Amino acid sequence: MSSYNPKEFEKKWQDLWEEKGVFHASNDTSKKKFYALIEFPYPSAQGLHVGHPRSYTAMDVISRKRRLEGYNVLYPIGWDAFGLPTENHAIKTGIHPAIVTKSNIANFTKQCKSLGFSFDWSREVDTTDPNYYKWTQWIFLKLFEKGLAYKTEMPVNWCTSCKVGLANEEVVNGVCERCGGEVVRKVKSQWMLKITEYAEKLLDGLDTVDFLDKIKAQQRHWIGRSEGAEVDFKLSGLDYTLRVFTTRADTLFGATYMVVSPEHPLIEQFKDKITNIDELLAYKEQAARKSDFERTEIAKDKTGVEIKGIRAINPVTEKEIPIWVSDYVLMSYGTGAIMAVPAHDTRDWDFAKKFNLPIIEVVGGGKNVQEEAYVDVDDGVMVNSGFLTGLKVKDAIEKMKQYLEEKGIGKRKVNYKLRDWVFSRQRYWGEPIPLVHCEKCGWVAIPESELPLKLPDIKDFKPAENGDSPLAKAEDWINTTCPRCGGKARRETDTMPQWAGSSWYFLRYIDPHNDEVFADKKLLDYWLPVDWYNGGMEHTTLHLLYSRFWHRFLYDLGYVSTPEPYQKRTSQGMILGENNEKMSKSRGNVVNPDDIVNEFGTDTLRTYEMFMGAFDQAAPWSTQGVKGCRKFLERVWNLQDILSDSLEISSEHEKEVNAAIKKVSDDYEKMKFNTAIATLMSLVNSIYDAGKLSKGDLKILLILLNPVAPHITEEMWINNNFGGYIHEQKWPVCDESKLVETEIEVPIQINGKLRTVVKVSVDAGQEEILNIAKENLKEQLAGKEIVKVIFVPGKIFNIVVK
RNA sequence: GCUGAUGUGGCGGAACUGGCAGACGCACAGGACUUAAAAUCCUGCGAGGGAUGACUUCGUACCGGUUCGAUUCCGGUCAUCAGCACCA
Repeated sequence: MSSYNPKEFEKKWQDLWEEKGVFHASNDTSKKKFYALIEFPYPSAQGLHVGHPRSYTAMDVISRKRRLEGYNVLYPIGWDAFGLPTENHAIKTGIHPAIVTKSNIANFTKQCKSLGFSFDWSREVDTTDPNYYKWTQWIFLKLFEKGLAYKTEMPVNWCTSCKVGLANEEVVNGVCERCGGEVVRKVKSQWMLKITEYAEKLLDGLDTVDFLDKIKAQQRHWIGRSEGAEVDFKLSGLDYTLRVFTTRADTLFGATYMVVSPEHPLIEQFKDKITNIDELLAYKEQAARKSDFERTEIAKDKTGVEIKGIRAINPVTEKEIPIWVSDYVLMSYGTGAIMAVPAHDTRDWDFAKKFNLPIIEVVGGGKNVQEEAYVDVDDGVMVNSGFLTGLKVKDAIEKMKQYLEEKGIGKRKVNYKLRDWVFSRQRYWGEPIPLVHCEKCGWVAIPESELPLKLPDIKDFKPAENGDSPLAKAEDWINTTCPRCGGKARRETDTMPQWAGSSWYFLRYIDPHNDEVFADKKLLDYWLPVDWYNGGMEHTTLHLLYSRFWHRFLYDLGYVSTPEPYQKRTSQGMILGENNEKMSKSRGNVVNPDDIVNEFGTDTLRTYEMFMGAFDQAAPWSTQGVKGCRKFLERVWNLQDILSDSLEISSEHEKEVNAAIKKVSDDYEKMKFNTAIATLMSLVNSIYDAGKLSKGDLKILLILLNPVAPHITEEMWINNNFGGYIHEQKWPVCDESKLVETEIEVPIQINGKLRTVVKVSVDAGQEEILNIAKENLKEQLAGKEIVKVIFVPGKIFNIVVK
């Protein structure tokens, strides 16, 4: 037998699968279906990263196994191709983003094909294709029609020297990543989507799906539901109500001052009454330079300015309290104002200490609140709190809410951390927002018949001086007529964020060439939900939430039949460089999958990525480890040298082969690919120890290995005339009767420490084992009294002595 | 800071639901084959003690607890990583 040379046949098999359409999903709705999904990649100029195949191979293993189990499998691929890097490249070089995108996609396609994934290439989608984004725009129009899209003033990061809006990522230490210029927050009118209206539905939906617990936890925390109360504070001598949100209404007697966000409208409204207005405006200006993240960071020193000239009244103590401005209070959460209870909140305490504000204890029994905030108050009892004094904290919360509602100074309120979705970008390379602005009619949707609204072909991709999208310069495109009144109108020049196209792509895969609807209803009913979605942990908040939101919206309108898009969601860990750091160009530790395929072969790369570590954990790359996997595949290949003719499973290996069927099948389902491969390695080692194997043994081994290493297993199957192709075979079932043991080894402990292992018949009882143990452990047991014996069959035998 | 993870040999990792810690692979060392090297095959491989035998002590980030028994459960400490709303 010639030696293992993957170059001779890997390409051959990839071509054969493609020619025969082996992995094309069928639309025959009578078959049992399985929809496997990976996050479609952004086709960057750098090409595929070794991180991509980790996820793609994992779902490929599941998909290939499902096909052998008789499922009609949909495992599609596409391109999330709108995005910032391509646009920035266009600004720099003047090359149209569509051209760059096209060549990047071609490169990604070639790379993906060389990795032997069983994608259904006939259903490929591309978010930048007008036939695709027609439907992205269509969904947006539905959201607009239902009142879920609105325009409001929102700050953007603005580089004062590039004159361009920046992503948070492009702002490093407060300056522009590209030019080092000063970055300020500039207010722009932006389209928003009311995802907050779906907060409760998105929360409830989590109870019905099979996501990893940590993913559910992330979604819940992101939505951030908290039950509390809104409380109204009157301003002393003025007709104005300052409303705050608090989860700790019970501590109201301890509220000794208030803090409002620097952007709070109160300041503007009373600028004539406020005696230090210049100081406040200067502070606001400073705060505008910081991100929310920087502002709320606890480690930094608190800053703030007292508003002089106006004061608030605590509604329960009726005392006047000062109002401060500080940037740790955000306009975007709650009401943009808080009541400060320094005795029982760390941030309030820090602030009070720094500015010498009074600290009044209202929950007793804890720490000295002049020394330290007493925060963990669940078991506390109320003090200094009027009608609440003496109550337990839990009862006090309820009592205070009742009181507030009776007196009309507050009410129960559920608050969410979740904020509405900023849906505008002042960019070129995104889906145009299909709205026009008419002086008479306001914002009007363009008729469905005019979709897709295509991006106009422009030459200059630089944004306008004032920060408007590059589209603002395409006058011919902008000027149009109002679909409602026929008068003059101008198109929206902002485009959609990259998230738009990825919020519904899994629906388009179901029927990608349909011109009439985004997907045929019958096919949607058949294929939905996605049975298993795997992707990076970095997408488990935003992308996952946004796509669940869009899907739920389409469900409410009757377009899809499942409330949740994904039944199961898992995540893989990151692949780090050999030096244990994140792979990046600047660190010089990037591994290119093409190089690995060239040097070792596709099957080796796939096997290594599945073997390198626990699938859900980060793992560093190791070229030595890659070699080890190549060696394993060579050993599999060389099994052909010791092959006997028998088509039966040999009696010699039948126990281990059946155990492997069970273990490998289980492990693949649990994404424990590393231990599945370890099991196959052990099996191969045992076979070499025995020096022979039958064709029956080899067939099982090849099928078990096929999902991970499809090329070598196809080749060996054909070489040995096992009949048909391996991709047409059935997944093997473990014959449990072959696993039955007659003798077992029982570990014997004395006082929980292992002393020996004895071999006994499988039905031996406690008495029998104890006698054997006494015999074997005479010395250790001499002079000791046996107090107790713990026997857990199949696990342990522990003798407790004195 | 908030949220979510992680911490086991020289390295990647394994250990089902509290029951033999270190499967499998890498690296390393010794040996076989070879003129030689590579490749391959065989053996060893947590640390200490011991006649380097039988055996034995310690050992899963650190401190403490529960238990016949803890890598696994509980309380605390330390360290590292990821996300944080315009990167995708």
